Amino acid sequence: MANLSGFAALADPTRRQVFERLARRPSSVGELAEGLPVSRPAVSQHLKVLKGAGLVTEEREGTRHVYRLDPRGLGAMRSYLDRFWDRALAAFKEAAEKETDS
Amino acid sequence: MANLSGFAALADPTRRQVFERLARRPSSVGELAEGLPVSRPAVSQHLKVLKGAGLVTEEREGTRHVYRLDPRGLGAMRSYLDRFWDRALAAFKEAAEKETDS
DNA sequence: TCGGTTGGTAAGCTATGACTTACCGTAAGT
DNA sequence: ACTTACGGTAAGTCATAGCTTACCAACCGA
Repeated sequence: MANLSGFAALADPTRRQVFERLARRPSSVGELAEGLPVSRPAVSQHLKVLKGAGLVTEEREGTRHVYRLDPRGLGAMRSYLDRFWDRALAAFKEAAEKETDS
Repeated sequence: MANLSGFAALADPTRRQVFERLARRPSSVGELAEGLPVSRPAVSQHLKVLKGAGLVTEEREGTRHVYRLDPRGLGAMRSYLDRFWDRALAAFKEAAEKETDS
């Protein structure tokens, strides 16, 4: 089974903001920290978690560290949820039919 | 934007176990608690969170409370991730091309 | 080589989250 | 009515997560 820490990674609102900003454009740590209500070290720590979840990659340009989205973690999460999608629809229909019985 | 607390809901491992067991078959609180390494109240609290995230529905049969998967929360999470899927692939290709430049 | 820019890490604080036991409410069977 | 089964809630404990400031390392331009 793939790495599911992506759920924990996207659970935090500010970390989700970091993720969504990187979806707009690849950015450095400082650029991200400017537009966010937290300090630069906090952003750095969030990026570490996102990277560990495979949601983000790091590329070093001199001293600048540029982060961008990584499809790997995203794909793992998507396929995890897809495994339950059919089940959920089936459960919904069963419940709906049981409802109309009464 | 839809309810994104699903990420927080699935972030916890034992709560994810509850969710996955409900994918197999709709179950009552006690049934769930039997197969899990935590107490029944803990399961009850997890179900409250899952329900709040729209991942699970509750149906009362007398004193038994039967829980089953709810497609609503699952769908919200899927479409959220899908919004970033194309972006992630594009970012990956850009990075790969920049790699071959050097 | 030295000053400035960039960013990761350490240490510490605080809030929150997951868990426990104890308790209470409600429905069903006798 | 009494009892038993089922499950949600309260209160308290402990670990962890997110944040801050302070510090250090690495790379770059003059």
